[in-house]
Amino acid sequence: MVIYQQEHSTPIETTDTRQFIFHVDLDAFFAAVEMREDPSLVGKPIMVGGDKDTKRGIVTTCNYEARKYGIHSGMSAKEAIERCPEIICVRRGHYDLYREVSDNILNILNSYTDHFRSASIDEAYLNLTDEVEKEHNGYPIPLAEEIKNEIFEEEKITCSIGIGPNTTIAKIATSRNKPNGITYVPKASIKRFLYPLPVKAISGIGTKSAESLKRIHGIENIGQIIEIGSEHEMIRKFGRLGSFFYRVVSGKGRTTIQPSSSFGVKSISKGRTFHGHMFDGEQIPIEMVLPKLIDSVHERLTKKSFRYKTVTLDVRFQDNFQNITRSRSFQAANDDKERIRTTVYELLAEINSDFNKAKIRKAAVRVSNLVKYDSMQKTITDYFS
DNA sequence: TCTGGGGTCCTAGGACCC
DNA sequence: TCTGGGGTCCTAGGACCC
Repeated sequence: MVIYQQEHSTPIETTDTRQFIFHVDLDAFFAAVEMREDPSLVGKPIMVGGDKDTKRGIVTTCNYEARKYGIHSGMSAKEAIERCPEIICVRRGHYDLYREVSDNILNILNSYTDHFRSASIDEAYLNLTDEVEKEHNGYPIPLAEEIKNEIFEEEKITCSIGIGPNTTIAKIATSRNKPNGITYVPKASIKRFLYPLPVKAISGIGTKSAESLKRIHGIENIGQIIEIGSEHEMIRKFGRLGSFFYRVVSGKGRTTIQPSSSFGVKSISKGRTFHGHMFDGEQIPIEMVLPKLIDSVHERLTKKSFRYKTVTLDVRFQDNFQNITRSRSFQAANDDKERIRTTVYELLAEINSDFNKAKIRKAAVRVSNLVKYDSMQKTITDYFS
């Protein structure tokens, strides 16, 4: 069974004391920032990402006006435009501004507790158990309102908040009441809340795992998992995933929110998709694009004062969408751009010979196995002392 | 759903070491 | 020449997330 569940990698806290985990999700974030900057967009359907002229690309984010037409993130720009011809496309989003607004909001959230972790540019988890118990008599809604109000006062951005006994339930709760909503799932309501939801509502259960659960076990909604009952039975049926299911539905599960450290970033990559017209006979444009990708990766690498040990070239073929990756690791970490360049071209040569120069749709350069400059210095110092 | 870009994490096989 | 078990690193592929 192809089931992937990242929650297993971290220790799961098994405390029985009541926990209040908040999940904060900014509503249609990129679109919301665009509307804040240009109020003439308010009330009109807009999407960030995608090109209205060529109808290429996909919708990265769209506002709630656009969602009335059934448009959602991930949808092809072509379909979005067909559904709503008057939609306004912000083709090149203002990503630096999104990052800045996000940082401001994450700082606000962090001021409520150190048990805080940003999960992405528009999402964060907080464990506010102490605050709710000591300052709010065990009732979390007013604190959620306070957080929402402060974010809106400071940044004019709305968010939705889900509150539950663990991170998984808090995140599902957020999604049930958007935009601008608060959803609280006390432990006693877990079953009633989760029962009718499809298994895909659980973050980490994607299309493939949902298909496997249906095909092998005939399971489509979370209620059917709950019915299995004991932890022992769940583990027998689903292996390690069973233990995760049991903890989620029994209100245990992960409640520890570890702050993401500055070493959090594991890899830096830059990719580019080529479109049909760029292919000209045997002329593969990839050689023309690779230097730009390498420059971009190297620039961010040095800006963050990282050094790398591994260089990877990812390639997606045009005809079958097959993804291929080739990588090479080095013993010593450094930030040499020339080493990235020569390695990338060696890897490209390997791919070309392995796959008979199949036409490439997408290429991405990645460095990983990152080492922070100062921690590397420490290692060297340790070595000689 | 005919498809962007930037990520994380997991797995499995093989090399290599003790 | 055949034989363990355990650990770690590397590589490639894949699922999943926003």
